[in-house]
Amino acid sequence: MTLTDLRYLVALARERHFGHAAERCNVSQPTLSVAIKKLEDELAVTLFERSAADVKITDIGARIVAQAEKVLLEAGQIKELATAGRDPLSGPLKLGVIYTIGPYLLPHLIPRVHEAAPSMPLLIQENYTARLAESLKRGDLDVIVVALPFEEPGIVTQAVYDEPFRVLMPAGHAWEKDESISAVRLAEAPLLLLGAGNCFRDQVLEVCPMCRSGEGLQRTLEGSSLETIRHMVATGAGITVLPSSAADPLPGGNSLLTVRPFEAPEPFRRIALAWRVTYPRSGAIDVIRSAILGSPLQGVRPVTR
Amino acid sequence: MTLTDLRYLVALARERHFGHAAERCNVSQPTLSVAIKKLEDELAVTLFERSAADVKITDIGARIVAQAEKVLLEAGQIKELATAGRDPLSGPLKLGVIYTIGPYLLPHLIPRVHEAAPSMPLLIQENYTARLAESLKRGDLDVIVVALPFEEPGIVTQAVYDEPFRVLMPAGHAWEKDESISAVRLAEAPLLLLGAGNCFRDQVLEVCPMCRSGEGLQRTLEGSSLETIRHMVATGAGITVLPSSAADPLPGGNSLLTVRPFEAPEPFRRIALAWRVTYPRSGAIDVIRSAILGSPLQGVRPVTR
DNA sequence: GCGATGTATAGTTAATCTCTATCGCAGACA
DNA sequence: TGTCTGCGATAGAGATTAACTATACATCGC
Repeated sequence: MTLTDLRYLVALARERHFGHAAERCNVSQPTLSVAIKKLEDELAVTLFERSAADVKITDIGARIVAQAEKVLLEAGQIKELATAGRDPLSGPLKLGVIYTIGPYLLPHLIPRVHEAAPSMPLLIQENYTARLAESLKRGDLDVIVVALPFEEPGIVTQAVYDEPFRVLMPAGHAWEKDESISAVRLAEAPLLLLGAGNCFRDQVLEVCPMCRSGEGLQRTLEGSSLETIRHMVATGAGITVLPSSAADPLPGGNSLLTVRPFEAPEPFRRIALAWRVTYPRSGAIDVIRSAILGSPLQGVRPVTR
Repeated sequence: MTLTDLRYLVALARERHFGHAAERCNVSQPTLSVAIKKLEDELAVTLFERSAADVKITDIGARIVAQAEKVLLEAGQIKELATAGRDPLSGPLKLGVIYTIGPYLLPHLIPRVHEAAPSMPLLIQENYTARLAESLKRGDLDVIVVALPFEEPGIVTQAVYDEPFRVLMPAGHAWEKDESISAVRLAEAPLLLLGAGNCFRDQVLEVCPMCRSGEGLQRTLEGSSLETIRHMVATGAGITVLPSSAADPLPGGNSLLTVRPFEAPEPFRRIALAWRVTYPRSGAIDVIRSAILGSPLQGVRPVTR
């Protein structure tokens, strides 16, 4: 019993004439004749009474035809589902973002994605890189926004933008007079750092090797966020390093804080999209990338492919 | 897209492993692999993300699998319908009976058929032979009980029983003294006859050729029934001829009437079953025949095949 | 009985399904 | 870093099935 057989069956039930039904199915009369016979043999019931005058459907035949129509209808739904699902911009996209990007990117990203792909709602999760990577590999996430380097088997990445680091200090700090800050000086001040697991913590420590070895005055705030640290800097608890997208929007609205760039070579982080190499909705990823690049993130430089 | 493809699809969705899914479907792994790929090509969507680690279903894939399960379920219903419908004694049987048999046969027939085939309800229609024949050919009836001769293209008949004719007269009638009546004498009495269209009318007229030619005293009662005629005989309006099944049960309960057989050769009618030669439920017909022969019809003689 | 109509069958060709064998990729491990 | 292993994809052959054309067969109406 195949779907084709059922189509023949339904056609014959409608036409009550082998020749006409065959024509409607674009096959020859013997084809239809044989198919119906095969069906009858397989089901071991007589579906039609054939006679020279006409073709009559049996009671059981009528019931089976009704069921066959239901089957064909449901099968047709598969094609419709496929057609609807063919658009990579249709259906929800599960997006992961690291903690140190989410608050600054998402408010811009979400409306832009919604505009570019109205039928692609975003399901967003913020987390540490490691957790995002795990979810991505499991299939719980489709695309993630992380800082490079990011190497995982079966995962491909695409750099989107570079983001320079900034030094954040309380207004009136001694370094305020300097146009830019040298990285080595970070060890001289009480440096507030995110807790372990945040990739940005590691990147900052890389900028200041002495801090990593514990020779500086740095202080780790476990379970904290860049926003918390910023508030602590404002109260004079120390200085910190922020990515430009988090640091640059501030001065206009916060006179308690001063932002300074690093001396060249300016330290920066490279932000990328990552997805499973097998992920089929590449169009959706393109939309995300465009939306990110279209977002007004302060100080960032797009990475041309 | 075939039902087999959908079975493979569902199996793979369950197993998430081409090899295991193939095993469960009793096919080789390449078979399943190719079938899934074919489905994906046909639907133009990616149903699964394959990687060395595992097989992940896509969102659209999951929706299509759910739909495929529905299709397979409905398709399975077809087999169940067929199994249920395979029994010829299952499902209603549309039975037609001529007017001059129905009242005497059906009260016996119905309970017997119900006992022999409890899941075969009878849908009964009483009518003239011509109307029954028409309905039978149209498919509105499955089997009819008629008197022979009955010849119709595409229709086969099977004689069931012979039924002798009787003369019915009012009690005290001059012929009451005779053991049996000669057919020729029917023209001498006011003979009450059914209206045109009743085959029994014609059969009676055949017994008495003089009546047919209008030389007798016969009187036709259009739109009447044997029962009406019997009551008229009881009131002395004339005599009549009845089939034994209608005539013989009477005397015990009706002292106003007298029944006499004909002289040999006794005129009789042959009652038969008729059905379309293409009608598949021969088992149902056998049940009807047996039930008729098992009915206590007075005076009838079974016709051995 | 014969022609017209309509279904079933025969025989052939083409498509397809399924198989075995093997490739190629990616992750795991030493 | 090279090798091993598990697993899906691919190639090619063989078998099955589905379709066609031609024709046989059955029935009905004239």
